[in-house]
Amino acid sequence: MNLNSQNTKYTSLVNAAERLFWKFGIKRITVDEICHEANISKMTFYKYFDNKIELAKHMLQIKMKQSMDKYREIMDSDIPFSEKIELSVQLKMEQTENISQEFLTDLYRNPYPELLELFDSLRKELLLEILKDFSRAQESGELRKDLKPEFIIYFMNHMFDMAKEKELISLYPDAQQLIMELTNFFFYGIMPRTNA
Amino acid sequence: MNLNSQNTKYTSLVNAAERLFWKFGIKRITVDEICHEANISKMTFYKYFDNKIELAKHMLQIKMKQSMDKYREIMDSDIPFSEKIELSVQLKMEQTENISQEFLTDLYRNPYPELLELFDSLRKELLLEILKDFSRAQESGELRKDLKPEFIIYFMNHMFDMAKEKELISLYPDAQQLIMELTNFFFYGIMPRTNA
DNA sequence: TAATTTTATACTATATTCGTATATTATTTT
DNA sequence: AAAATAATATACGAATATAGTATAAAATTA
Repeated sequence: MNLNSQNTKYTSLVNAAERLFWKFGIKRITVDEICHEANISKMTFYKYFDNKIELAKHMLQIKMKQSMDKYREIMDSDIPFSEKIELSVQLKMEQTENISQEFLTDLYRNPYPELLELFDSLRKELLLEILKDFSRAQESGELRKDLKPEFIIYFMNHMFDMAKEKELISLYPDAQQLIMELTNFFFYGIMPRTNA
Repeated sequence: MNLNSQNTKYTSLVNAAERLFWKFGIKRITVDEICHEANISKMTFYKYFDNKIELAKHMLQIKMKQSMDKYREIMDSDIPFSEKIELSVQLKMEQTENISQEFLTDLYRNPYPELLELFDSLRKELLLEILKDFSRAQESGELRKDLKPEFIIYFMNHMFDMAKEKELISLYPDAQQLIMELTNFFFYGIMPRTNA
């Protein structure tokens, strides 16, 4: 079976599923609907996937891998650590803008334990990556050594939320400026910078 | 049966239905879902409505009546006719921003002929109102008499689309200014105004 | 032309949803 | 407090929708 990007039936199937799942969640979407949206027949669907859940799992894996790759690219690039943070905060914000709330509530509320397991395991994988990056940054002196990486991640998650607060954004020319402010605060606290 | 706004069960039912129908269309939503969203039991649902479609019809009627009332208010107010046009273009834009594409595609694609009939009949009603307003404006000299009202409505519908074009909006401080420009063009063409 | 892929259709088994009946629990009214 | 009313939880059979497969026809590709 040929699954490369030349295979238009296959790609249009996956793309259709992505559009629909992302917008409505998984439970509301039927196999027939996906086929119709993708302009393929049901038989073709079952040629590539055993059922709807397998397709959803496949889609999740692709999506998560894309995020992971982008994150890895940022972290492996040759820029100051503070910029890496800034870029990955931005990355995460872009992701959460795209992901539909329906998809997540479906994932956590509905009876697809397999899918939830996969999602959580992929998230844990990403978390471990991040922890490793922070530990490495501590060793190389880019970060204070007397902080638990777990605490840093906890704080970063709050940064995402803050970066979305409209009242806060309105204080700055645009959201990007707010992210910079937050990153600076994150790095240097409220004390005047000594290494500028 | 008491249906006033005091009746919290009833209003929370209608509101829940509005939220869900608007977002996902009608076909995807089940009675159980509506009840859950509204925090009521299924029995209470069937106390007020015979089925999902009756509820949807009720919701449509309420929504359409609200639009109609607002339109009527604009047209009956004591302002220049050009301002009336401007305000009703704005009104229509607000409506189409709120209405979900899902709802409309559902309405036209799916097997609820009753609902479609209702929707179309309400729309025709509104159209007749508008035609009457234009004819009246022609009689009273607020509009050129040598134009078919149907043509005017056709052009107005294009104005809605234009008012949404991002490239066009970017030429003006905000969308509101663009609407004014369009209205002026609509009224006076490209000739210099003589009655300013 | 032959081989392969895709589709259309029909079909059964399963799952979901509808709408109702019943017994129980809250809430109002008297 | 007792009675009347309203709402709920649960369970259920009936109706409907969906899943997944079999088959033959049509379209593509080699």
